[in-house]
Amino acid sequence: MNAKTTQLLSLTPLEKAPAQGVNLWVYHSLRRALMCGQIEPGLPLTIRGLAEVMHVSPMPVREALHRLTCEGAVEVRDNRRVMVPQMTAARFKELYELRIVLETHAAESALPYCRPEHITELERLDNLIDLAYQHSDTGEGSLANQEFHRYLYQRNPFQVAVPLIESVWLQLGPFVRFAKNKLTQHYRIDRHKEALQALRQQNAFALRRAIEADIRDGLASIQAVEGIHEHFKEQALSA
Amino acid sequence: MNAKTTQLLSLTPLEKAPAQGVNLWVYHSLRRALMCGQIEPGLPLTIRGLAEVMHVSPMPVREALHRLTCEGAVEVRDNRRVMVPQMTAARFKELYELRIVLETHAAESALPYCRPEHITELERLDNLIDLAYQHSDTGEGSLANQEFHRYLYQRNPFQVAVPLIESVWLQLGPFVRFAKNKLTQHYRIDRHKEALQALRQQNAFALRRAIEADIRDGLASIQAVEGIHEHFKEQALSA
DNA sequence: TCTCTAAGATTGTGATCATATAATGACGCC
DNA sequence: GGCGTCATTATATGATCACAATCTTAGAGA
Repeated sequence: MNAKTTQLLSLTPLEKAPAQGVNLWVYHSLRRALMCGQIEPGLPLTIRGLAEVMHVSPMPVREALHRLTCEGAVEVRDNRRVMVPQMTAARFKELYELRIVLETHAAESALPYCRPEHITELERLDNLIDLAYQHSDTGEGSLANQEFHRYLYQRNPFQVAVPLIESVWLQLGPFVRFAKNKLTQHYRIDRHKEALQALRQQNAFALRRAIEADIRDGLASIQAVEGIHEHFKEQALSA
Repeated sequence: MNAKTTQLLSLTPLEKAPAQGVNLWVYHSLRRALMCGQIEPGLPLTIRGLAEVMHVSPMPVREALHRLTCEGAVEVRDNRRVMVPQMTAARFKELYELRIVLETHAAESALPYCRPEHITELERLDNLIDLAYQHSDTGEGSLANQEFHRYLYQRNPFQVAVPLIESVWLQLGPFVRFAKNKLTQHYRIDRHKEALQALRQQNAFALRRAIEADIRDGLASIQAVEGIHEHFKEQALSA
């Protein structure tokens, strides 16, 4: 109807609806797009625009955007426009430090619950990561990597940190578009193997070290991209 | 209209509307009620019921409940009923450990940004806590305590952990109804004073110790309540 | 040609309506 | 008398509408 509603946001590779409600379908679609860095920061997201692109009524989009807002995935500018937050070097650093703090804790608290069959499953997930990266699909690789970590942390049946960790992953989503495949592959000297070894030995300290190293490797693979800093908005914008 | 809609949930001390939208007013009202443990876990919360109690249309309530859901404050049972999660000892322990991990990190990352005037403000907030507890208002005291912590962590202008910390506070809300005033006062040998001293000296290690001790004190003040474990639902429920 | 103002367009919010689904209770059958 | 099935009810979800706030843009005046 409107010229602007058919925005530059055709970047929405619609996923299947798991017969679970339009609400969740929209939410998961947007979430995945954000996780894979498919939505450019600064691009204004409108309820009606997204509704038109996804061929649904504005209501499910409204709820999905609200949910993403309170998860920190998108940000409300002024009180009108919703957009993916601009990237700043400082924010990037804080988010990665938060990842380390949260995930080493989650890993350690999951350690006592790890049974051999769980380690077998983790090995399978680790292989899937390699597979995804060999297909040179950065987004898929990142998602597969997250599944490995999530499965590990969720061994603790009383886990309460996973939703928070996912929130941090979500906020880091816009950065993955800069993770180069080759670098990532090169730097992935398989800290996961170290983690699995630590799990087998029930060695909490080694597990923490492996998880932290794994996260720092991912960090390095992004920072190593030449000219990365040109993609960061200077924080003077909002000041 | 319905007999059940006028539920046992008259426990909603409506707060003022800051002329900021009915949406946020409902959200903050519910949030505050949860923070102060004024909503009994297990009590079914319905959109229409809350809407009738608060004299608003169901729409703002729907959005507020969704938001609280994704913050972990309430839980969707089956796919119909929404309720405050039952308390279990394991969950309680996990949440407090998460508090320690997150807040010691947040405090340390805020340390370099702390200026003398900020410390003055923190002293003022600390006095407010004493004041609230002298009025023997556990809920208000807890909120005042949170303001102290939040103000400290937000000294870091790039802080990204505060929303996560608030989510944990929210999930701990149902427990504060068990924090006894006298115990709390007694145990509050003012770890905050230690924290302030560490801030003045820019001593990161001491700051972490003070924050962790402060949190553990609050934990102890709850666990010291005799018969507390009778209030925990056994986790066999959902198994 | 620049600027200020006003009107139109755009968009988020809240309300009302329609529909699908789960819970509850009643009736009938075994 | 107990259990299974069906109907009624209650509730969440999704759509559409109405309104208010904001942004954009065009036009007029200096």
